[in-house]
Amino acid sequence: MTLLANDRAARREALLDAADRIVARDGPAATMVTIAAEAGITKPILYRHFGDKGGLYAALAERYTSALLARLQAALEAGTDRRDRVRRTVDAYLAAIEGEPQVYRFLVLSDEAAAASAQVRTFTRRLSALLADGMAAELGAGPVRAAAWGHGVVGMVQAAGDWWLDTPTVPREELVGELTDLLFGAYGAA
Amino acid sequence: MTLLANDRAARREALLDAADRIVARDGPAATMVTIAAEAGITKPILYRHFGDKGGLYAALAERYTSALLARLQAALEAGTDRRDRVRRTVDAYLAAIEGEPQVYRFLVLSDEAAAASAQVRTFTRRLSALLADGMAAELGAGPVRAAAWGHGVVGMVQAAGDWWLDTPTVPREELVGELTDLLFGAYGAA
DNA sequence: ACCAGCATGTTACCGGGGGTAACATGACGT
DNA sequence: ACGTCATGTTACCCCCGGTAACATGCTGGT
Repeated sequence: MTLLANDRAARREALLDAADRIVARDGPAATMVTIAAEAGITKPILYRHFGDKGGLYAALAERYTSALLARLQAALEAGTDRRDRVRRTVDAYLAAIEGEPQVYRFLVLSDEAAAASAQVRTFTRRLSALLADGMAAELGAGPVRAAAWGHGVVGMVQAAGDWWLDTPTVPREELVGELTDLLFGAYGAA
Repeated sequence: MTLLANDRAARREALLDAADRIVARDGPAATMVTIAAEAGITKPILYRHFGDKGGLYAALAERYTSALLARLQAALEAGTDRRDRVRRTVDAYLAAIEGEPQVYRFLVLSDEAAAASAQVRTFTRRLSALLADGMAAELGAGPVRAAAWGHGVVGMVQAAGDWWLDTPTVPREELVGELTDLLFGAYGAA
C-alpha cells in the first residue's frame, strides 16, 4: 500500500519504529496487537518477522543499545586525558537515557522486558568488556581486576542514572562531576 | 488440618515459604496455581492474603530484602576503620546473593518480577540512602554528592555481583578486594 | 439447643495477551 | 494461463491472572 518496493530489511525497520512509538506511548502496557495496529498490519506479520515477542523486544533493544554503544565508544576515544574521557563517557550515557527515558525505562526495568533484558545484559556485558579492555591496556590491570572494575563502573553509572531519572533534582553536568569524582578516588581521599 | 491455631500471620509466613520454594524451583515460570498447590491450597486463598500477584511478590521481596538490609547495616557498623567497614559490607552483600542465587536472580532480573521490582527498588533506595547518610555524616559531603555516591556505590556492587553470579571465576574475597580498591581510588591513582 | 455470622475453602468462570493454523489475494516467472 | 511464493487476514487455542458464587465448619449470642 504505502510503498511498493519495501524490502524486508526496510520493513523490519518500519516495524521497529512502530514498536518504538508504542512503547514510548504505552510503556509496559504495550502489546503485540497494539504494535501491529500501529504499524498498520496484524499480529502474525510481526511474528513472521521477529519470531516471538522476545525477538521483537530483543531487536528493539539491539537497535537502541548498539547506537548507544557506538556513542559511548566514541566518547571513550575522544577525550584528552583519562579523566576527561571518563567524564565525556559518563555524560554521553546520561544524555542518552535523558533523551529517551521511556524507552530506557522500558528496556531496563519493565515487567515484560525479560526478553529485552537479555539484550540489555548483552549490552552491559559488551560495555563492561570494553571498559575492562581499556583498563587492562591503559593501566596494566590484571583480568580479574579489569573485569570487576568494568562491571562495577557500568553498574555505578547505570544505578546513578536510574536514580537521577526518577528524581532529576540536579543538572546533568553536576551528576557527571560527582560520579567522575567518585571514580577518581574522591571517596577514599576524603 | 495441619495445625489448629494458625493465626493469619503464621499462615502468611507459611504461604511465603511455599512461594519461596516454588520460585527457587521454577524460577520465572512460577505461577499462582503452582504456588497455591505447593502450599496445599488453591488460588483464591493466595489472593485473599496478598491481594494480587504483585502483593505476593512484594511480600516475598520485602522479607528477603529486609533481612539483607539488616545484615548490611550490621556490617556497616561493625568495622574498625572506614575501609574495613566498606569491605565487610561489600562482602556481606556478595555473601547474601551467593547464598540464595535463585531468589536473588528472580527478584532482580526476572521477567515477571515487575511487582517485586518495586520492592527491590525500595530496598536499593533505602540502602543507598543509608550509605548517603553515612557519607554525609562521615565526610561532610553535600546532599547531592552523598545521594549520587550512595546510589552509585550500590549499583556498582550490585552490577559486579550480577556478573560474578553469572561467571563465578574468582573467590569472593578477591572480588571484594577489587571493589574495595576501586572505591578507594585505585583507579584514579593508577 | 439452635441459628447468625464469619472465616476458610472450593469450583467454575471471565478477560486478555501470546502464539499459531488455515485460508485469501496479489505479483511474479514460465 | 497457471503454479508458486510472499504478504496479509480471520479465527482460533492455551495459559495465566483475577473474581464471583457457592459449600462447609467453627464460633458465639440468646
